Amino acid sequence: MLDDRKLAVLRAIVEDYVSTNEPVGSRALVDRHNLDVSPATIRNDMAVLEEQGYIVQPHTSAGRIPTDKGYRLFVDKLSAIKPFSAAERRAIETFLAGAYDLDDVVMRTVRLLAQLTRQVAVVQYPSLSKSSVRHVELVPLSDRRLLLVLITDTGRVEQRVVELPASYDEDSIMQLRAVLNACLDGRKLTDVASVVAELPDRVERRERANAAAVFSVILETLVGRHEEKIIVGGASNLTAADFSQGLREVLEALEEQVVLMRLLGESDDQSSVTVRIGAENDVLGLRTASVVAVGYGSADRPLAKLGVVGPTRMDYPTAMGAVRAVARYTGQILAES
Amino acid sequence: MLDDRKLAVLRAIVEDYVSTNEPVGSRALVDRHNLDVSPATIRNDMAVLEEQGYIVQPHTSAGRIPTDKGYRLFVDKLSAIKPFSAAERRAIETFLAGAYDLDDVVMRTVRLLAQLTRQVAVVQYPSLSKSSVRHVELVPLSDRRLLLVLITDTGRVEQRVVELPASYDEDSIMQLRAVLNACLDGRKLTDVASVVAELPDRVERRERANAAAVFSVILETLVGRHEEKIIVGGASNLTAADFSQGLREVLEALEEQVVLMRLLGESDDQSSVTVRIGAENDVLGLRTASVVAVGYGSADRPLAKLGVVGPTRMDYPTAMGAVRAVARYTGQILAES
DNA sequence: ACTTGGCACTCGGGCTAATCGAGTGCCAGG
DNA sequence: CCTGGCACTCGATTAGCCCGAGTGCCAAGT
Repeated sequence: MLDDRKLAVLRAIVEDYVSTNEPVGSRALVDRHNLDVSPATIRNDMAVLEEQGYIVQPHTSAGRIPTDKGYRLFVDKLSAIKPFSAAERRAIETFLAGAYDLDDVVMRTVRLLAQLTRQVAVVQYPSLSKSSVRHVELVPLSDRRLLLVLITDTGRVEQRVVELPASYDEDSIMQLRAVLNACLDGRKLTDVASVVAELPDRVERRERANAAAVFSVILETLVGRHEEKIIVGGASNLTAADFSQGLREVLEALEEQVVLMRLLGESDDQSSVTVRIGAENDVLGLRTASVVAVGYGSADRPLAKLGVVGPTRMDYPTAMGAVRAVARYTGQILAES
Repeated sequence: MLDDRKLAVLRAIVEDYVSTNEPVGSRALVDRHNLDVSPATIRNDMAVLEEQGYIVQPHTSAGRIPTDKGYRLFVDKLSAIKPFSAAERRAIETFLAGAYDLDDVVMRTVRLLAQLTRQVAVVQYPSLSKSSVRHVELVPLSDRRLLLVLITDTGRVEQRVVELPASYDEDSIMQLRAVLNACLDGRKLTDVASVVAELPDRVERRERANAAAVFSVILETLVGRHEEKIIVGGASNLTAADFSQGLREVLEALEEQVVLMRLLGESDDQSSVTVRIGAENDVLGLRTASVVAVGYGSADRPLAKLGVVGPTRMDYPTAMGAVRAVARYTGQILAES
């Protein structure tokens, strides 16, 4: 259906359009790439590509620009992830290695990714659902209030205030803390729900009301919007990529946690870079945006996702390379802690 | 120097320009405000105002727009903070009351402020330097690593990884934890440095190396960029306020923690709303932006600052009202925990 | 001394017309 | 199937023009 030259033409169109941001015509193509055929031939090819929906012309008598479908074909078949040079990789590594806690790792990651790709970077904290409990701490706040602190093996520290139905004494708190740590330490957070369900038996009767309050807060922490935490960086890069639809919509979308979750995608395929182009991310207001995402974490231990968001007119090979490289090192750093 | 009418004219110019975003001429002024004089008179007044530097005309034969100096006079003498209605205040209160931990309070605050003012909202977490220690926790991570968790009475939970020079055993950690909590609990974080300095004496000799590592991490946590934490929201509102200079610069500035700190201002005046107009915040790239900020926390217990950033062409009375109201309720909520 | 109406002047924004040129589609010939 | 030639389209640019909002100034009025 599409012979080699037509594919080469499509690839050339994508590459030129990405780098120039202008519709590309048949002459420019033969000039800049060494296709040794005449412009007229290219025009015929382009007519076919257009008919098949890979490219369009914004208006009669202008060059062609790729459609979402065209980018899709380009990403799937016509390009390879651009690997990073050893020097670049070393730079990434040392930049990330300086971090000294999880927040810092995530912040550095997002900054780095934004800078490398000149796009908006999005990094998800390690999912609670993929972590295990390292420690549970109960800190007295006031008469009927405790601060529950949940520390995971990925370094996340979640805090919640627990309102108790009754006042408590030091001893009962210590006991409860001991029980919690004994039973939860090392458990996957996905298992915590079932474990917690059995806990009331192990608590003295007169303390059960308070304990129940603590348990329910633990359970709440594992679901809802607290479960995932995402940060965004490099928003200023959006101004360079003049979006056809309002910049406003894009900025708004990027401020919504739930939208970001959807963008990073729920796919379980952690290892390979996924690309969503234009309307493929069914988020209103991101119709002209693409997302390049990948899971990070060690191979046997996926943690969460990270990626970049930019205009569909994006340098996919480079973006994919950057995302993959950063994910690799971030995963590595976190595995070490 | 400036009689009452001239001041009234300046006020009218600011108000009209803020609401219409168009240079305002003498005719429009007499029409929309009931100054019962002729346009010609107004023109004379405007000539004086311009000579004094309160207004300018973008080009000959256009209306006038206020200068930074004009806005300054407006804010200082010609306007009053717009109070919020009881209904609005109630809405603010209930919106914030739903929060269940510090992160949540801060997030809701920033959202609320952005929505109320339709500007970019900036909220600083309670300063560590104004908090006291509630609890210190040491969680074993690996052979030579501890997670130090520092919980303050304002609800902030700071975590840092401590690399130990030597391996440790359970007991020594428990002991160290006990010492730390005994000595630091309830102490102001500003006092912690001096307290920590005396701690080594209270630790068994053979544990001092490890203890010293922990101490130094504690001290590090109190300074540097970790001391303050700021979040930003409502960036999409920037698109509506077309900045004369690039939007890009503004977005970039808002991504820099240090810049944000400067914007909120180091002034100690916690109680009253401060306004910085245009070049007054000496941040390159925010020359056409204004900042409205105020401290929050209970009267006897200032915690940190919050505010909004917008174009100099901003509705100051309303913004100041919103900032003050939100600060009041946020401070209230936090005082309750 | 201030206010006012009148008046000439300026100049940016918006409209139209004309031109330019990049790029196309098509066709006939190799 | 490729290629050169050619007529055609249409967006972008430029130039010219007018309009009108707004000004500054001045002379007359209160």
